[in-house]
Amino acid sequence: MTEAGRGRDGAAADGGKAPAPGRRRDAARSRELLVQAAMELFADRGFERTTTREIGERAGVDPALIARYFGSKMQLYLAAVRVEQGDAVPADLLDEDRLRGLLERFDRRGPGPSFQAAVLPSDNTEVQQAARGHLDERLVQPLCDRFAAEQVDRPRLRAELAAAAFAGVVLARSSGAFGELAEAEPGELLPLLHDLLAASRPAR
Amino acid sequence: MTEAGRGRDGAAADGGKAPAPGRRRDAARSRELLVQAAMELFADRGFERTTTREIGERAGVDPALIARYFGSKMQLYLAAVRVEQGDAVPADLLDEDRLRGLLERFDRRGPGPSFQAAVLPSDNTEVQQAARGHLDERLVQPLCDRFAAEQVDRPRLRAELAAAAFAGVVLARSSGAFGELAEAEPGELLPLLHDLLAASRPAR
DNA sequence: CGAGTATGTCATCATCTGAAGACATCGTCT
DNA sequence: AGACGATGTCTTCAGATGATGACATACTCG
Repeated sequence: MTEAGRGRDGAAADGGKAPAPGRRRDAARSRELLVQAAMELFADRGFERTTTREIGERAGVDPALIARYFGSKMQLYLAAVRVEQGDAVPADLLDEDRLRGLLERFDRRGPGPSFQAAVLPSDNTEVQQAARGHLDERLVQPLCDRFAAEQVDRPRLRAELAAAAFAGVVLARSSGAFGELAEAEPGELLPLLHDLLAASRPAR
Repeated sequence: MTEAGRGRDGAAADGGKAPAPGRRRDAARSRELLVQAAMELFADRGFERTTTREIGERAGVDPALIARYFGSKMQLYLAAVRVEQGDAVPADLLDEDRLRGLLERFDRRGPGPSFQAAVLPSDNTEVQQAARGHLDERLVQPLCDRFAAEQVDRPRLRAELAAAAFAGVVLARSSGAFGELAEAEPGELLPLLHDLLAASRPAR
């Protein structure tokens, strides 16, 4: 069981209604742990192959609380995507520094669940809608705007192409399907990937 | 591919005479139908979300025959990948004509199951091994050889990168996650994709 | 024709999974 | 202190799924 120091007095100390961080019973904390575990597992194994029991185990929280706090596994997924969306800065795939940031972050935390949704067919419209929205807002749209500003033809198509290619690379890297790709340091990969994505814009 | 003489099926394999096409009972035909249906469904919905009952329904064959003829759902998957592998020509991602062929083919039949395996983590080593082997043999290795012959640095990494990007684009296209990408004609997409993949080789 | 086997059909099992509910424990407020 | 709601734990349910085996039917061969 998750055991994070007792400190029942800490709870009493704070004047506000907000529960103290060390509380033994803290719904907000449980929700957070669940979302975090869900984000990792969904990204790592996909939606279907992740069970609520696994999520609960990793989070150190009883799986029944998923139903209580989120309603269902799917709504937990949506919550995870929203969190992933929340702490993400809009990325510019063509900017090498931004790209480096993305790569390093994925090395640490893995790509979010939405990347899989971009690439996998899903009959679950809600799930796919949320993930698509996230990707579109974060990756495609900025790129599309940039292309449009540069008066490149077919900006949207080019942006989607680059995003899809990027998703493929990132996912393949974390899936371990390709040996060298998975093991390459971000430093070695970065220039190659940058050149690749830069080619989504016509050569000047 | 359809039948590779099995031990116990002496009657069907005898005399080298293939069963008549109109036969009401034809194990080879049933196997073929199952593999075909499985290939489509696995590619379309992934391994986990495809049920043996669905496969049987689409094939017009009783799902119990999956167990009889292949042993298990997973071995059916392996059989499907082998068939996909069998009728595939090694593709050259940098050659525009070959690329066109691939795109058109995927438009008709969808990418095979192995593309998903490239991008999805799987705890099922057997399944993933088979799919990875297929991709490697068909996409990565030829490209790698080509790069090596051209004395490009890091040929393997570059080849894997290009293959991953290609997988991402093809999967995203068939998943429908990106609107314009999914709807674009192969003709419009081809030059853009070709330029993109060509950038896996350093500019000359 | 008739036996024997290959093939197909059906019912069923064991397991897993998401979800729901009963009950227990904790924290707060009066 | 005591009541009441919030939070957590455990059990259980209903449905789905992969797999299995018994039985039925068709084909081949003597």
